[in-house]
Amino acid sequence: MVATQKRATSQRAAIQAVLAGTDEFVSAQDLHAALRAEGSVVGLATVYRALQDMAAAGDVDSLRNRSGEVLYRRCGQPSHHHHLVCRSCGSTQEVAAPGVEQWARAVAEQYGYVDLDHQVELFGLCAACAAVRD
Amino acid sequence: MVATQKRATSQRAAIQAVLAGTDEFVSAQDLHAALRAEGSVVGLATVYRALQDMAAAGDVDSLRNRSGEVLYRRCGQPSHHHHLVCRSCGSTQEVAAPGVEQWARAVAEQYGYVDLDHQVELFGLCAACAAVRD
DNA sequence: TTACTTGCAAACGGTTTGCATCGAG
DNA sequence: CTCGATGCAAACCGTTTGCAAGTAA
Repeated sequence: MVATQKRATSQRAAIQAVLAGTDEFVSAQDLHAALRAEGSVVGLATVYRALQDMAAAGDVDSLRNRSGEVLYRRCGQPSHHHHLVCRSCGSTQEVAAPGVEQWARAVAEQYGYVDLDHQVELFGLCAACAAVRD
Repeated sequence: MVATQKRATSQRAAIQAVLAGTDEFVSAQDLHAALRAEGSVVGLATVYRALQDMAAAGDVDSLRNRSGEVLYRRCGQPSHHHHLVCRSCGSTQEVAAPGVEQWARAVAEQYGYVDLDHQVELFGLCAACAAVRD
């Protein structure tokens, strides 16, 4: 089971199903399109609301890509990790960032900052995409 | 001199002046407001265009904050560094991230990614803002 | 039955763009 | 004189929200 969730509805289930079926980050729009493509008709607003709830509940990871869209991905482990995202095809690798949390905490303390949050994501071209590029 | 620049216009100069006068990240909107406040009347679109050109030319750093706005800051040194940004007042501290570049390179290599780029920013509440908050 | 969810469409906020005009070179 | 830069307003795009109707519990 994946943490708290508001109420069990079919659309919520459909959304979770799509997320469960992929390892990549997807935007709310993509998810919505995927749902319609497979026949589930769910409102865009509902997708956004569900995704937000899930992110708040910690069921999914979210990050903002270069163009400002928010991407969601099912969150495998409760352990915090970061990502290596392919700029071109969007595939991702979860990567461990040893010491980052610690470093962040230390830096924050040094400057008197509290309620810390950090954003550590790596972007690049995966081997496959790099090969394609001329 | 600060890299290539298209054409010397008064509004471009005013924008550069504002950026030169602060160490913080500012949004295009903030910059526009600041300009109007000091009497320089420059169109919002012009601010956006200038900022984009400058970012493309490498004259300014840019990053996207949690709410999706793009923030710009004059790019002091060619040396790469990261930031600790106050979620509330926007003030920033440059922080050193020892080993991050190295770690990023190692991770990328491990997964066969090339043309790497990374995004490492810390967000929190600065001491002043934390004190104000009830 | 009650209160949370949904769907729709309208509202939003930041950013971009079309077009006529302005002005640096 | 020319072509890039500007200003305005409209267009965009992803996301959020108000509200009436639907539905899980």
